[in-house]
Amino acid sequence: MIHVALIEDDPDIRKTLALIIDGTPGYSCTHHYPDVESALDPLHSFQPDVVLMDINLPGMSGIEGVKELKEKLPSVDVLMLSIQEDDHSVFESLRMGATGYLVKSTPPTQLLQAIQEVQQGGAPMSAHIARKVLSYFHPSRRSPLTPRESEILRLLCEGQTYSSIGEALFISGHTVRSHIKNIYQKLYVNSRAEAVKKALKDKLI
Amino acid sequence: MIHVALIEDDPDIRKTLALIIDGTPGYSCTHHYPDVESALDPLHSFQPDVVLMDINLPGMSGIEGVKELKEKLPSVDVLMLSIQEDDHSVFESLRMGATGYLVKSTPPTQLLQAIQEVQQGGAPMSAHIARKVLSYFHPSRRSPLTPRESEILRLLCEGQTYSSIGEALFISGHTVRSHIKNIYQKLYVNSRAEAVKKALKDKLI
DNA sequence: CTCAAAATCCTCCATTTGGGGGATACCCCG
DNA sequence: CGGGGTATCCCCCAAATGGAGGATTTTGAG
Repeated sequence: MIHVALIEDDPDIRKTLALIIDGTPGYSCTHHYPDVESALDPLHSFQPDVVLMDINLPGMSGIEGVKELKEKLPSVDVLMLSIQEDDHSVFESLRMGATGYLVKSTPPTQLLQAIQEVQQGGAPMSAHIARKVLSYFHPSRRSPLTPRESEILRLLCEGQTYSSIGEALFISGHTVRSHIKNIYQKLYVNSRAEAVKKALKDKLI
Repeated sequence: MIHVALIEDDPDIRKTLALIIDGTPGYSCTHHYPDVESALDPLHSFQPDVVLMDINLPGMSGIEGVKELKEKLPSVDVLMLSIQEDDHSVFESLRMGATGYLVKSTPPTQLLQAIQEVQQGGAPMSAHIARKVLSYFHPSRRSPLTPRESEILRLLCEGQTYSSIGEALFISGHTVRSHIKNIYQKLYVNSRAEAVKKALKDKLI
């Protein structure tokens, strides 16, 4: 029996979903709340297996909600259920510890399947969300740097000095310096810190 | 009709999969290769919709394979199909542009479903893989820094000098320096570059 | 072959950084 | 009340950094 809790402000949606879930064999949904504030304390003592969380909520947003919930109940699996599909909503939710993200148009059958999946160690996502998440890892634009420059940037990010980079690559520190000047120009930065930041952000290394 | 290509070195698996896929209505699988090298040129002219890619391959690995394939055919969707589940295999594949990642134990039905899903803009992943990917975004440990230190770290990442950080926060550069020394100790680093890297990696800012 | 890009090396010099100290003040908790 | 953590300020000094130049060789594509 999977104990599901539900946080959703629209009373119609909330009650309908609760009925569907609670009415399905193997599932139970006796705890549902219209906002995060009123859910935190009861859920702390109830200890649900899975929490379905809306994002647009009165008061605390669902994103803050995940954060709070995961702090009180680190072992609970939170599944976002939202109409929002923008980058901020998705990635912030995941950053706060959500273990899945479904758009609200998900049919009940798939919702139930997702709940089961998350319970079994998965991380269900709607198709477009999954694509968005994976594309985070794939930098579409290519690096403007030459292979040598990329190599030097990589070592630069390690915090090594020009000399030690030079030793690692069997070239002089002066040469390293020249390359780094070119790198800075190409990346439009003028310090190591900015270069590191850009390198990590744009996944140039 | 979805045109599927297959790169897999085990002849049994390769031929079985090809037969299953090609024998399913709506799917076609006429191109299958035992390694990346022999696949690149033919696939360039064939232009498949989806490529199933193994990782353990003779010669070029499947990970390098994705990279090469996506460079030649940016619009093709590559679905990894591997027994490997380690972080490196998963994240490197995604970084190179894979649009999905299935473990080899995936039953044929689900494999076919995944192919269809990727074709419709999704990004299918096996349960454990999806969980691994999402957990990438959730830094389990919280920041060991004080609010003030976090603020300074943020500005440090911008590449500002101690003095300019001081000006921004209405404190002296000396104080900024003291905070930064504490930050370095807490993060176990000893240069700005490493601090920036750690800050971004652990999402401390 | 030719020309451009990439990779290698160098100098001068002001500024920044980071390691080692030390000091005061505040606030909260036990 | 005392102690620990935080925040603020200061010193000295060696090392690293970055901006400005200039130079040569190697490589690669047309």
